[in-house]
Amino acid sequence: MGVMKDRPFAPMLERLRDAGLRPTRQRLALARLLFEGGNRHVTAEQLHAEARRDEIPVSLATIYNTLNQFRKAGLLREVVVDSGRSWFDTNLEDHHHFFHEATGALTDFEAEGLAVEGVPRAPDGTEVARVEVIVRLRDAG
Amino acid sequence: MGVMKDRPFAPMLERLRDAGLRPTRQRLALARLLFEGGNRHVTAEQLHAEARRDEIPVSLATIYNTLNQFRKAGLLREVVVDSGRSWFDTNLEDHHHFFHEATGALTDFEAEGLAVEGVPRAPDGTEVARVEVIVRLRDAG
DNA sequence: CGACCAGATTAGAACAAGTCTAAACTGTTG
DNA sequence: CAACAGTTTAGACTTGTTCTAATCTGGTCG
Repeated sequence: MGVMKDRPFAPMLERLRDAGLRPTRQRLALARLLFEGGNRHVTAEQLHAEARRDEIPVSLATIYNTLNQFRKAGLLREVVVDSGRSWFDTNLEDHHHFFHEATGALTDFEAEGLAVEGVPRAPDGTEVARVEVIVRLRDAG
Repeated sequence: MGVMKDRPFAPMLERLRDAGLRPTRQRLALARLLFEGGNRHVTAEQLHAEARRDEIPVSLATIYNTLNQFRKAGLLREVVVDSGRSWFDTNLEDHHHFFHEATGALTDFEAEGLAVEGVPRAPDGTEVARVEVIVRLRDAG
């Protein structure tokens, strides 16, 4: 057990290795954008824009590759609320989403306190992978 | 053309008029495909294929226009489960969906018996438009 | 009935998100 | 440090959907 010095790269490196992903420059930089500094939701284009802003050399193709690899590795969750684009959510805890249709804003809410009861049992040959609750919002009037 | 005596047209005509939509050949034909014979889920491409099969002359652009008009008029509900395409659901009753990720199959289940409790109150300036529950299925293992 | 016109339909262009391809590059291992 | 599997890349491609500009049509009015 080494002493925990202030070396921000080290934990991320391990996190990638643990996920079976070679820690390349791009993956490391994207992981830091995604996972340092609290939970967040991003689209591929958003993350790409952020990377450019930080002068991280990374192509859009790699953004897509990386997001999908992170998702498969369980580092991210995909959220589908509007057709036409995918959101990726770094919050892996049990939670659900508000989706404000007018603005496209997506926000989490804790599953704690929320109860979904009476879900019928899954059709033969299948089992429930996840129960997703999306609360669609409109402007109050 | 020339099928004025056909009984089933009348109710559909009214349904379109009530929705404020001029009952054109295309809208009428699509309405019959959608609303006669029980609830269903369709994508634009599917409906287009069906129309072609029935030799209804209708362009893909009109399929999209019509589906969106029907949705706005409250004749259809849109269901977003996989990014990349939209499903339209003729079932307007309170219900939710199973989505089988492996096959893309979408099926309804009654909201009756299902209780969602403890949804936090909507953020300021907004109100809940709808609470959607999607039960994602995987193959049983 | 016939002419008119707002609204509807159309083919095809345009667009947007995402995937694929083939070549160049890079982490890791020996 | 050589070698190679895995990674990244630009750009072509695909798919789903919307837009455009021209044409057509249902309903109304004279």
